[in-house]
Amino acid sequence: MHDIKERESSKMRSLERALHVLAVLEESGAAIGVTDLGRASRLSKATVLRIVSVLEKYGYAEKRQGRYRLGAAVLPLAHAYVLGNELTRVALPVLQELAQTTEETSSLFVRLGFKRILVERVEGLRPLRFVLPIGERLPLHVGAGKVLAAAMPEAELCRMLDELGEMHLVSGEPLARQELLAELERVRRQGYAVSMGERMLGIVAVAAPVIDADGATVAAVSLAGAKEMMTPEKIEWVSIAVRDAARMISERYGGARNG
Amino acid sequence: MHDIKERESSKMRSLERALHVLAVLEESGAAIGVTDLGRASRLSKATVLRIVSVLEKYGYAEKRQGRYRLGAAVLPLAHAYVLGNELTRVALPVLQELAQTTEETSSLFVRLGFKRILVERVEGLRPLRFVLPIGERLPLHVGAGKVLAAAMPEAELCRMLDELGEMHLVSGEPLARQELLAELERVRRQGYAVSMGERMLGIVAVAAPVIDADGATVAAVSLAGAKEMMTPEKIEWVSIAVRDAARMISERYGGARNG
DNA sequence: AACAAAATTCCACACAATGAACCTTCAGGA
DNA sequence: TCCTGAAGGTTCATTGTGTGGAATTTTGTT
Repeated sequence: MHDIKERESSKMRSLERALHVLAVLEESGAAIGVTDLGRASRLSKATVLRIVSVLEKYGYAEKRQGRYRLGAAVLPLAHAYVLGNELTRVALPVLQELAQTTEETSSLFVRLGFKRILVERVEGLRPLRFVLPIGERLPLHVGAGKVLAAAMPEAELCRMLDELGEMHLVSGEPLARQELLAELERVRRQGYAVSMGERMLGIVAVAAPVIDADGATVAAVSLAGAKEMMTPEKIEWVSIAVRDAARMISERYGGARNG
Repeated sequence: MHDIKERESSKMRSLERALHVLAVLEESGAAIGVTDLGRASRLSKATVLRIVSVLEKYGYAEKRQGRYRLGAAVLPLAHAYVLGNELTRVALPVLQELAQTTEETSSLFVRLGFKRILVERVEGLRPLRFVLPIGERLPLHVGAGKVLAAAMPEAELCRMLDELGEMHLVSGEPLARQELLAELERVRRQGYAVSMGERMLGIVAVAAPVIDADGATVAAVSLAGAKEMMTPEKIEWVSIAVRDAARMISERYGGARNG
């Protein structure tokens, strides 16, 4: 997460600290006391207490038995995001059609920092065994994440790889840095990524980038299915369908003014 | 929403202002400029700009063409809330069983201010025509909301009714204050509420409160179905099933220590 | 190109945020 | 029962941070 370094000069220190506390509440699944919150966020008890009491007043935190956790007010935020966001509104019908024609599960991811977030999902004929809930933070170096990683500035990508350290696929197989960089270059050139059981065993996924009017990659469309269903021939035509879907979202997103 | 009154004394003014800006971003579905944000939140342009730039840095806001809207970081918050919250974890299997035995759609609501929020939902045999997405803010004076309203302190309830002004059901029929208060008293006594097309035409719903160890109402379990399906006999036994479900959640929630 | 409107930056002052120290509560052990 | 330690919560003087008006740049429109 964001490291609030001592003496970090920033406008609105108190707000940054509050958001940092919110992030700690998000990470720590269970309810957490002010002392631990202070330890985790490197803030004094008094400061943490003042912050969480304001968060609680607005419903972003809940207190139970002297411990704090996230509050219900975060749900309307997410709801408003999905409804109000131009990208998700434009993408939904395209994802629906993609899921219907391919009979597999289609998803939309956006990058946030060094992670990607599942923003929208339409199940195919038979839902995947593994339910990926909306809002989950997932890595960028496997699966559909590669499409988003491929669009990152060189320097930022390096910083991410440094932070990641040793990378492994879900199979346990190590993933060398050079190998990943070469793969990202390939993704960049061919305009889509294929992953076979990189993040989930037995799941094959194809992903393509959504590009805005300035040429920036704003999201990734992905189609995932059980490997038994995804024959090489199906992967072939699915990769075209996914790219078409991504291009269609790109056009409608870039073209539309206002949200 | 929260009205930031002039000269309102509060600890952490800057944080409260930031949360207020976030609320404005939530309400205004579309992207919004700094000037309008300032107008809506009664803050100076400079202040608003400082706030949104920090929100943007953390992913809670996104900038596009000089306009701001909610950012993707709100999704992981909601995700963490649903996964981490003891109440939702305890309630899910109960809602699933309720939906299965009754073949209708079961939901869990919590109160936030003068609204309720849909926190969890399990579809029945055939999904309702109207899709209520998780995180939506709904009124307290109709449908399952009555269970939550019935548990409010007298004074708070009065303030809410004052704010609401004239109340109407979705049918257009006006709802008198006295009538509602009497209905809430009945709900309090019998321990559950029935609503016939109050918020959605053609939908019948039965709701019961979830009570914590201190006797406080923390949530409402609701079961909703098309009125053609919900015969008086079915409503009869469903109301028992809903109360049983609510009681089961209450016990498991109150009993468990830690989240 | 000229204009208008909105976004963004700048700066000195005022006071809001801070954290050390203190109080209160509670659980568990002797 | 009393003691003790740990954790939640409160207070207050100090200072550095958030503030808003005015200046500047950018954006979009006629």
